[in-house]
Amino acid sequence: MSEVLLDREAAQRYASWFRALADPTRVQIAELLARRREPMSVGQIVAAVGTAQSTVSHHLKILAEVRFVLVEPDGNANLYRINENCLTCFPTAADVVMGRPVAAPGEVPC
Amino acid sequence: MSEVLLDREAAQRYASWFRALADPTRVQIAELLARRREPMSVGQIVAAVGTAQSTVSHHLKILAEVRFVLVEPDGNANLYRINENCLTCFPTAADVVMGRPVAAPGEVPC
DNA sequence: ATCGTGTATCGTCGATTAGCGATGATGTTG
DNA sequence: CAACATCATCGCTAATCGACGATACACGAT
Repeated sequence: MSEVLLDREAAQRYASWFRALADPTRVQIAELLARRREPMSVGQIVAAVGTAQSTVSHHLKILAEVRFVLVEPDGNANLYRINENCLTCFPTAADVVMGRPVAAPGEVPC
Repeated sequence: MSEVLLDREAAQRYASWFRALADPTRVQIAELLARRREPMSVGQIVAAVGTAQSTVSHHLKILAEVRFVLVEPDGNANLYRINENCLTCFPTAADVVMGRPVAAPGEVPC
């Protein structure tokens, strides 16, 4: 019984989410995609954040690996958009780490 | 004038918070301290997480640098406790990055 | 087929990180 | 005083990271 600690598996999942946002450029990209809910091309994001194209592509890959953003090929340009599930499920993770009891214990929507 | 992007300063502050929780051991420590709202000694935390004492001390330093946890010397043992401000202010950061409009624009409690 | 555009990937650099044992600093207790 | 307990700090290693330019790939248009 006495589970004094968050189980390692959940801790690792949450840590991977936080690590995906552990860089200011990725925070800007995520916030940009989250506010503008429509898909954006890499070129648009590059123009917005002002770092090199290869670097932005790298950051988008990291954000996509944890499924914060979703990729959708559109002809030549690839489009990235925020994963709507994360809009609620990521702040919930922050709540859990801060000791807030999670409302529905059955879920893992992401 | 159309600020399409979260300003770099805020992005860096949020990224530093997320980076502090970008490790599963630190997630466990933070969640442990957040649930048990009372101060804990390093030895107690070491016993709970099961990694080396020097490693736990290192993680606590990282958590203290962003003021997620507060230090309080108590005789021989040093006591660590969660920063109560972060209980609300960190989930709020997660909301902001996920595009939620921040309620009170006057802020920065941490 | 050839060009041009838009992205992803590669290779590399310097910097940072998690982890550990060993050592050092500081305060408590006999 | 001397022994002890508690914790921080010091190397050290292996791994990861952010950033960039250069290159490769995929596709629409000519």
